[in-house]
Amino acid sequence: MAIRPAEQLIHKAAWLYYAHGLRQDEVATQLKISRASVAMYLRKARETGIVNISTSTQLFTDDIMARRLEDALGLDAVWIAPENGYVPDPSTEIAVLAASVFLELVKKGDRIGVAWGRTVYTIADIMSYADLQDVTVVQLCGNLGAPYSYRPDQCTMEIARRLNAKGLNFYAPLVLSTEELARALRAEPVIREQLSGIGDCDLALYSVGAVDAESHLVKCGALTADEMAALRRQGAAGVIAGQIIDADGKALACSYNRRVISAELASLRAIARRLMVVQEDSKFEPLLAAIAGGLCTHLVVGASMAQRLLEHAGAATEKAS
Amino acid sequence: MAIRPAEQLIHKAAWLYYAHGLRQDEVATQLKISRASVAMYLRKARETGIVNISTSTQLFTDDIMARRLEDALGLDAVWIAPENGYVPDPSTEIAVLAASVFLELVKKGDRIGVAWGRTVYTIADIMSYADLQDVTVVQLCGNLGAPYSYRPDQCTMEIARRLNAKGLNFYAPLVLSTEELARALRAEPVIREQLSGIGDCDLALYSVGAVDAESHLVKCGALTADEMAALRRQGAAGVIAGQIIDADGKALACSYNRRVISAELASLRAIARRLMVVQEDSKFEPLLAAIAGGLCTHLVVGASMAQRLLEHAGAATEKAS
DNA sequence: CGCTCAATTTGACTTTTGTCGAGAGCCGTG
DNA sequence: CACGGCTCTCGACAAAAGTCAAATTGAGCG
Repeated sequence: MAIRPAEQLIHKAAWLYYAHGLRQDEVATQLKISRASVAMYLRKARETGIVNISTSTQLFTDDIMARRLEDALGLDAVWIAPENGYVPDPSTEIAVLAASVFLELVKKGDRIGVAWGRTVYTIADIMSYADLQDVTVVQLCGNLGAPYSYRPDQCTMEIARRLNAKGLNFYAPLVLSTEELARALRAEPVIREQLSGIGDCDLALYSVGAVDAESHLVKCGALTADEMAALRRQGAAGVIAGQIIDADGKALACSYNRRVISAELASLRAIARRLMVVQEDSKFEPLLAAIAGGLCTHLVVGASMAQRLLEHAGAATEKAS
Repeated sequence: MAIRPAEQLIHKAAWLYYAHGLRQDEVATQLKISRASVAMYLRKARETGIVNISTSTQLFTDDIMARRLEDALGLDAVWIAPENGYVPDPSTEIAVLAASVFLELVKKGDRIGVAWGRTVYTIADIMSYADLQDVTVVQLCGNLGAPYSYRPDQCTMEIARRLNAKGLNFYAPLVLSTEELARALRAEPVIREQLSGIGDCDLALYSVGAVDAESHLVKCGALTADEMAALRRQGAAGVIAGQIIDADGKALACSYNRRVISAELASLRAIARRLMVVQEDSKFEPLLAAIAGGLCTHLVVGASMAQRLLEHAGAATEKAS
């Protein structure tokens, strides 16, 4: 991993500018290049993670509602993205926040499990670059051969690329047509190793999917809308890493789940920090299910979702007392 | 630790500017304040660690000499500050580098031991601010009531302040007049707790002192120049956290050491990451002693010192073979 | 050896940011 | 309640950074 001569200059420019606080023209003089080049090198330095600029996300955890949610739901930390806000584009706010939170939670040497979905891909897409060479990003579930840009392997790879980390992908269909084949494939060394390595992760990033016709599982052809509706009647409450969970956050006993190649929920729960990000308000029930199942320790949601969760929790404790 | 209303604005401005990439005038519009105020808030955000800008120090580890030194000395990582350099002020370069390396090595939740000396204080002084609330900085050794600005408690506190961390000081003289009193004081609960907590640190920061009349121990009156010279004849090779070590990096068996209130060398060695920073070329022998005693795992030195260390190591292995 | 093509570098221009002193608001005090 | 002293805020100017098209370099190739 020796530095290439071109990168050498980027490093030097970044060092003089950011660590020593020289002006761009001073850097230019020192390095005997033009100031315009310095400006360009500095941009590259920021883009490649040689220079890291991070903003504290305290603003969003350090808030009464967030604190109450933590207590009510028994989570380690909750971040609430304001929606009324002073933010120009509220729709990306959750993703921007989630990306910052994610980077704040990553430690050197971590092994990170990443699932798949529009939310995760959006986060990957706006995440800033970092220099975390000893980090490994592993894919949590199999692929669906759909024309979407947010395939599991893409999410994993994109995040790995942004962090300058190693990406560990595996190529298997998310869901197979028979349980037998799924079992056989899971027993394959390449796949088995990947799946068994998931419990060793230090951090997980995922969202939760809804059980409806809009689900990626339907859109990508893993299930038909009718099958989805049937599962719903059987008690399906949400989708996590490609698997169907019931209202208690347990894997639903159904043929589909048995045909899936993905991280077992027990492995996910074995991961110390589980960051769940939910963008859509419509995912209230799926989120409740995921929380009930202990599938998240850290949560990023919007203000209205936070409100609903809090009301729900309040009602629950009231009923109990 | 609720955010005060004034800080609220700083956070918001920083978030919009750094996380969302808005321009200052856009931020000003959103927050309904003037752009000048935004600029001021952003400066405060940087100064208080709400926003963190860090530069990779790869440039200085990723270098043939640094790699060879790591191998030769069996260290985890070595950083070499160039002296010929493109840097405007070479004298602060080592400290700037050390501060960056230090910040790179700190993890959330760490307990950090800090010793004392001009080098450490210089590092503290130029270190940028960070937002590490769950970090604790503990003082490794007792105080000397000297009029210097780099008293142990000052070094500890300043670093704690910069990191927004908790500082854990203890107030005892570094050295007492009798061994008996030192023993009694070490047995005091306040002191004992502090000293026994040192082994639990995750990271240590210190330099090494020379055994000569220029030593702080002499300047601060802990020892006279004559006593120092005598210790030198007895085999003293360096000073670490206020204690005298011999050429093997072991605590020298002398009255002075028995009268000192400081971290035991064994406790220091129990710390996983031990960052040693040496600025002066004259500290070659003390540094060799410290390395021999396994008192550092991570090392920051200047190029000429690195050169000498490498030559020394080369000569040693040659003689061995 | 000279040509092309792509990547890099630069100077000149525009936009964005930093700064400073003036003024406004705010408190405790006499 | 008027008065200093204090901090906070703003407008205007100066300084610094970003950008872009043109120029230069350098590598690959016929």
